Amino acid sequence: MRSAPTILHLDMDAFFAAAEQAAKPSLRGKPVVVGGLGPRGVVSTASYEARRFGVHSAMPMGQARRLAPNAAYLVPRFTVYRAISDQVMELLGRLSPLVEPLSLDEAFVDLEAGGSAHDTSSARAAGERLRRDILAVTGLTGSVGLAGSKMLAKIGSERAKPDGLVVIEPGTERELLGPLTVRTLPGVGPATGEHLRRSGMTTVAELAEAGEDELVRLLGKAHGASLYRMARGLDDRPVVSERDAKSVSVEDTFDVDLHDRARVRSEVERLADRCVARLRAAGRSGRTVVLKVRRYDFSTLTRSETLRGPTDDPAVVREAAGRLLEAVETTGGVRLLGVGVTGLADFTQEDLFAQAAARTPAPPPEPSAPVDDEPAGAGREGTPVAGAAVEADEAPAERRFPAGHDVRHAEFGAGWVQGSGLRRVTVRFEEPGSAPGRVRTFWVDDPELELSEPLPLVAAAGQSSCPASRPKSRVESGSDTEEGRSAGSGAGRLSP
DNA sequence: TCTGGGGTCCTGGCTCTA
DNA sequence: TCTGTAGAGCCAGGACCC
Repeated sequence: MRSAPTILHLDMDAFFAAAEQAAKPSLRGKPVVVGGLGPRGVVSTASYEARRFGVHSAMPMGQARRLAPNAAYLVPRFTVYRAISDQVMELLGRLSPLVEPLSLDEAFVDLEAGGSAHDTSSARAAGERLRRDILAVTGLTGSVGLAGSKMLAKIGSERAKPDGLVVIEPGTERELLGPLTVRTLPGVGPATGEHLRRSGMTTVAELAEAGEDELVRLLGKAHGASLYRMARGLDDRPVVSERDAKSVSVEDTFDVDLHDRARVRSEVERLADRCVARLRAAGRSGRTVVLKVRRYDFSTLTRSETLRGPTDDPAVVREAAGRLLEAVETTGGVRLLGVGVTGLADFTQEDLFAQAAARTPAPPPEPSAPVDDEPAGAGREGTPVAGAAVEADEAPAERRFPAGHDVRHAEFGAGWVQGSGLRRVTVRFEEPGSAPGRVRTFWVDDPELELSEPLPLVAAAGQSSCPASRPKSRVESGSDTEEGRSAGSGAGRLSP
């Protein structure tokens, strides 16, 4: 616990939704919901305007649509958010070498380690300067909490939202925390919160009064002891700038439950390939393969298998995941499948054998060769990898225009997909620096229309423009009131 | 139309080994 | 030889976070 509030927590305000509003002038000041738009999608982020209707993160999308039927519904564009996040992290890096990103939109910074603050006033000045810089560089707002510990800095940024800064002076933490609900503390989710409530504890002060022994009895050694410390305002976790990933996984929820065992098997193989692709992209290998299955009734089980050594071979992971699937009952239907790898390393079993071979002038026959790790047939004998097979089997073709994605039209310039369906796509022609634009509808196979790279939210100095913002006499007027509706009902010119 | 995706950490049971 | 015990590693599940 520090004697000065030199730990900073930054949390961007409604990040994904705010980025979309910045990119799409017609959405500013309007309810925007970003998330999965499929039948089983959930809300990733809701703009503050959408939150007024009761929409919030993790809410099923269907429920959100009932609460806010006129909101704009968009799919996440992670490449855009990552680019903005990189800009923000770069600004944080100027404050200190000790920056701990928690996600794309959140990070801790140790201001003292960077020499950018040593007391309350210098910390506050650094925080305010950071907020101004973020706004100037990204066009977005972030909220800042400053305190002597990570927990309190995070509570500070929550209290500062939206677009604010809160300093929690060291020495005031017990008084501040006491009346807050136990759910305020990190590590207390719905289950622990309910557990504590049943034991008569709903506030942080009641946790502190209960004592460590009681909390350990209720919650176990690690959780109980750490919660007791947090309840007393004690948190000495350091800001850690580099953290190695411990696992890599991919999972898919299917729009409709899978019943066909062969299809389940092929999906597992496809996921294994995707998982290994990510593993390799990170330059890592893994030793334990994990299969995750969520069944029709939402019951979830995991099965894992530890190999003799780490691997990044797709065939090995595919085979292991397949073996794990054999032991899982899937009648009734499968809602979600996932494949992951843990026990990460920077080398593979194959590397070790290669090294051993290099050290030995005349290598003997390999008695310890990983026979199990080289399954016959996988990826050989002309058998395509599962992912490729699946892609090849997919229906060819109709071009996809996901809601919210950027497009460019040869005549009308830059815009974004407002909706699509019935082989039509509705586009609003506007971009970050322009005034709200007009809507046009095209056939999905219109050769003049194509998906394009996202535009920067804040134009670089001297950079201008927007084809879409130029008046176009030939453009017919479109509806300005149809955010997020499908193109099927969209107004505007239908070409050709 | 209930309930995504990618993670981390902890706990408890089981098995193996010394 | 048998039994008890402790620790390590593996495995599965739960909870939590963003």
